[in-house]
Amino acid sequence: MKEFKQVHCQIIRSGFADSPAEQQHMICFCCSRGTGDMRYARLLFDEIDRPDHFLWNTMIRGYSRHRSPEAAVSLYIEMISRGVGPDNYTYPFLLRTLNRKLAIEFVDELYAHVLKFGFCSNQHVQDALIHVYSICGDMDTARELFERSSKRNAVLWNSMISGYNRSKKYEESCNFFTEMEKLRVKPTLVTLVLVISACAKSKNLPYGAWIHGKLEHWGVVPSIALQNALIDMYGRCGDLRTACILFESMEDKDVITWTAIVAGFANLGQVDHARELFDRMPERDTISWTAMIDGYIKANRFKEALEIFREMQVMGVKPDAFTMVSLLTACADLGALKIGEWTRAYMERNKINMDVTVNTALIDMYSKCGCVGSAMEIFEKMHKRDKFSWTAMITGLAINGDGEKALDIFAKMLGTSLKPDEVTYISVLSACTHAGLLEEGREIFSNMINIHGILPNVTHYGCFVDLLGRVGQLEEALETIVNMPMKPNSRVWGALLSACRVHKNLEMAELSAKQILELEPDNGAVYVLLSNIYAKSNRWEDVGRIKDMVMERGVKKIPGCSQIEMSGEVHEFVSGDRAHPKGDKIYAKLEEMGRELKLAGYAPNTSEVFIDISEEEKEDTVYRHSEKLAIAFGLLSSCAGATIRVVKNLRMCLDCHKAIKLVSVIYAREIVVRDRTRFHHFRNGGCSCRDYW
DNA sequence: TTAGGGTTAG
Repeated sequence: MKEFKQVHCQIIRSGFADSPAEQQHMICFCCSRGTGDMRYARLLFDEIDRPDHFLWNTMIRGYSRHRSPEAAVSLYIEMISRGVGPDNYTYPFLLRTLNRKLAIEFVDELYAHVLKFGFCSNQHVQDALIHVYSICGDMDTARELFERSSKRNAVLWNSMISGYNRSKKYEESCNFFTEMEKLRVKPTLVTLVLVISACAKSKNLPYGAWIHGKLEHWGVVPSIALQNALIDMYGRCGDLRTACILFESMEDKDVITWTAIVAGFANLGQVDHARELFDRMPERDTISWTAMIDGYIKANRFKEALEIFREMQVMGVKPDAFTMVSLLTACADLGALKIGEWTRAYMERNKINMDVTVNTALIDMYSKCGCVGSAMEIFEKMHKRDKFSWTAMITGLAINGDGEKALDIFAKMLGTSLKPDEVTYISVLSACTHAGLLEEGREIFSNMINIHGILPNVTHYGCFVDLLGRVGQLEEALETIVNMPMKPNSRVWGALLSACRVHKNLEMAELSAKQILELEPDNGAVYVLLSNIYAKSNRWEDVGRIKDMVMERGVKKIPGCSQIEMSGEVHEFVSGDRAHPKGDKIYAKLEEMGRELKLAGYAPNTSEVFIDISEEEKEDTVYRHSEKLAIAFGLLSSCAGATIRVVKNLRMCLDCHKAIKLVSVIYAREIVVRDRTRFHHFRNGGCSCRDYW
């Protein structure tokens, strides 16, 4: 522009400024992508008395190129109101610049203009209209336009297939391609990329492979984009062998090629292999890094996900909304509140677009860090919510023990046009469970079937059994399991078993435990429970038999593991752990805790220890449980009064639950422990779970 | 001196 302005001066001084040819050239330059300046273009444009079609069109396209769709629309309105009729070129430029919001607002009106000015038989105009209707998600109208079009070339077919892909109707995309084949319309490279992508998304390996096999027959020389789409398709469909053969055979690979193969391995859980390829990449962009972060998250390796994000920042690669969602997911699973909040601040600082998905990820993160109030704040501030946002909010309230509020939110959701799905119902039923709302739960279970036509799956039955069990309706819970239309899984029996433990029904507990062990002979925790049941009724022979079974089957209990975030770093403890650099100080704190607890009248509860050791050793074992270590570390490393947040991989044991209630009084701290299924908010000697978990 | 369709991530 700097050079251009000098030339502009020369033109004025030489007296050519009024020449239409010069004016056109100058406006064209200002309207060009990247180097141009639309404000300058507009100044030049306003100098002209009666701009012709060409200039109006050029200006509209200029705004489009400079991502100012609103300005393009208002210029078009000005053009019409000044009595200049549009031409062939006007609508393709104008329609292609519309974003979803503007498209929904203006598309019908603009279609009417097209009809009124008589351009509906122009192929470019038809194609642009199909494009706009597909952005709006209105594929029916797009299809009508397509059917009505006189001559359908490959590009028009491509626009339809692209529209169906955009609406996630991948089967329709494939049907369209089949139809195209039948009518002998020659597919272009773009057609093939679109259809292969549809096969990838819908995991339609047979059709995708069939197309791949026909390429030679059609005389197609695959472009890089097509090869990339094929690698992606094979990767997503789980055929990594073919994906690798294609990958190795490519001479020219771009960053997408590499990302596709990395994502292929990452999505199938082979994250280490993905990492090897990732490290070999000659060039990486935001998407490649995000794919790698996602791989670690899918493999439940959250710490590494955060580590690679740090590396990404060190390398100066800018994260986007997708990266942030992945990161927030990792924080949610880790219970890493500080990093989660940092992520939120980062998005605000860097003006990363906070759309529905990002906000939903924030709700999930706050809820899973035990800050359901902050989750609620985000939820209430959202301008737009989808069913995922509602479901996330309901789940958040449920796991944090606020069942009544969760049902409130659910009632509000029913007042919108959004329909709850089966996942929403799992959240709602579990909200009833956590709050012990039996009658509400019954009603919801029946409404789900009768009003919303959702057939309950095994998880819904699990929630319902859990609900009945919690309020002590053990007979009905058992009846429900027996009458379920599908085979109960171990979690359904597990819900009954927990209820039996709390309501002390030894007989039914034995029955459920045996059922679980048939389904999951490796479930160490159940052997412990079963043995305790026998011990309580003095059936020592059975106790011995269980111990033999454990030895024989080589069952190992999953080690308990607790995490706590401190100064933006996640610290991990397993029971009896001494590996932490501050190990000595932590154990000193633990001893101090032990002394204080004894003074407060605490006696260890070792009923859940299942090893053949002396009582004293058992006490020593529960004393070193991972959550106690994490809390000792938390007390040691945070300032007085700060909330301590711990995430545990298993259910909390009775002893830890009892001890932590007392610790919350002794140290005047709020302690939040997330166990495998729910939250325990310990304060002033009590727990939000009301001792049922 | 103005026109169309495309690959990777939640």
